[in-house]
Amino acid sequence: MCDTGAVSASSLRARVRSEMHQEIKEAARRRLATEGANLSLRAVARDMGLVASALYRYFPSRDALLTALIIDAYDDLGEAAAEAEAAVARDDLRGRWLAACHAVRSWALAHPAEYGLLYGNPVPGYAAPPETVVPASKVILLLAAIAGEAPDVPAGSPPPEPVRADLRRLIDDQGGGLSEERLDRALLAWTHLFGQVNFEVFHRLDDMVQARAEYFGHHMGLLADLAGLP
Amino acid sequence: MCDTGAVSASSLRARVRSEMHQEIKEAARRRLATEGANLSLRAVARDMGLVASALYRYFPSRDALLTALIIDAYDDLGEAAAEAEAAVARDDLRGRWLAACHAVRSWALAHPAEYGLLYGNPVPGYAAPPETVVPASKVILLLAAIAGEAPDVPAGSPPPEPVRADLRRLIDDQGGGLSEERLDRALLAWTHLFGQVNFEVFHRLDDMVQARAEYFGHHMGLLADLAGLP
DNA sequence: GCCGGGTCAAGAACAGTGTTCTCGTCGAGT
DNA sequence: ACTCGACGAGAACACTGTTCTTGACCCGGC
Repeated sequence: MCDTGAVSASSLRARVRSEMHQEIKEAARRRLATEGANLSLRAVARDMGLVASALYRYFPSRDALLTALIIDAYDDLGEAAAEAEAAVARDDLRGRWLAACHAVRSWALAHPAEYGLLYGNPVPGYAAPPETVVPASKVILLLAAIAGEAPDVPAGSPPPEPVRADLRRLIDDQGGGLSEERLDRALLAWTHLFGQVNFEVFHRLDDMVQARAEYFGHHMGLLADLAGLP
Repeated sequence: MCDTGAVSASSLRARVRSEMHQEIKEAARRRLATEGANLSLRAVARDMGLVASALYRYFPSRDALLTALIIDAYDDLGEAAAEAEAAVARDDLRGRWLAACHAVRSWALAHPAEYGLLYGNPVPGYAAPPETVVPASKVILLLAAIAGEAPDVPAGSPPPEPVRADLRRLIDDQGGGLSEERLDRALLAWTHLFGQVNFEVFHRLDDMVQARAEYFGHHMGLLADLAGLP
């Protein structure tokens, strides 16, 4: 066993350590799925046959574990949306738009607790660390990209000047030649998308709307209209 | 009973008890404002110079106190929206609409923790009791009432049939002669309103949009267009 | 061979939490 | 005057996140 040498030993350590990270996160996700949104470190440790303090070898605090879960969830959600959108013919703008929206909704309904971590109440003592901002922006960037391909400039009142300044700054930051009106409508749709998914995941529509998938699709279609998608 | 003696005595008891209820809720609101969303019963008791178990004379559990706070907050929010809307000339439909929306936003920004109780992550072991549903529906009813006065039927694609069935049921429940299209757009706007306020209160727009009031007003105006308001 | 350094997990401890139960105390009604 | 009910305090229980100490283990270097 010693033939592969010291490098493999240290990398083996690292691999075991990274697997432990993964296993802790998976146990935490299972807890999150069964219990509510309040994650108990001790319960996670119990599920793994460990004692709570042992987890501190791998995550410096409960917040760090939450942060890791949040980043994973953002990545997962963004990937689900991107994959669904990529499966639609490029010239079918409305189809790509609706596919992305429905993918976000489906992921949220399948992972309500993780979704709550992302878009619910911010956890009390917890400030979102800067490394979450990039994975968090995947969905809006996807929507903006689709809106950017819209053939017509969106109808309806254009954004007022102070908002245009913000839009210009955002467009410059992404280095893209998006028009302000199109980004404006992409932001509108993005806000609405998560507003509606919030209501549905948090059971605010339960005894109000039965045909929730159709309701969702209909409204996302109206927002596609507003974004100028054909 | 006999005379004013017993009545006044028992009503004095009841009054003191109800004042105690109010004081506990106010102390809890103060805690909620300074600390995050996790309300500590013991801390509330400490602030009042009491011991935690004494609060159980007035609220059977922490959830019951939260429920009382939630109902108060729904009432407060609904009242703020209704008052702002009532201050606008009746024939200025768009003005009434925007006034209600801005009132919701202002209330939420002024009471972020209480807003989080209403529209954030549902508290883990906590199921919204049925007595919250009436105060919770005040804002959507207000928006629907304004949309119901719209002169034109809203433009754009009408809701598909399964959704129409839900809309019809909702309209019948409220006993009002609202058209399905108008309620559809009111629901759209309601969802968007709270989606946008969520994003703003939960700091999702912090380093994205500077002109947040204008951004909000612009988008609520677009939704007024969609609802057919002149 | 053995020995030191590093990694790991356990366990105890501390300060908190919600909740329940018991035990005095005090005030009002009969 | 006595009784009964409401009230608040305090202890206790089962939890929580976090820190620190202690002991076991493995692995490279002497």
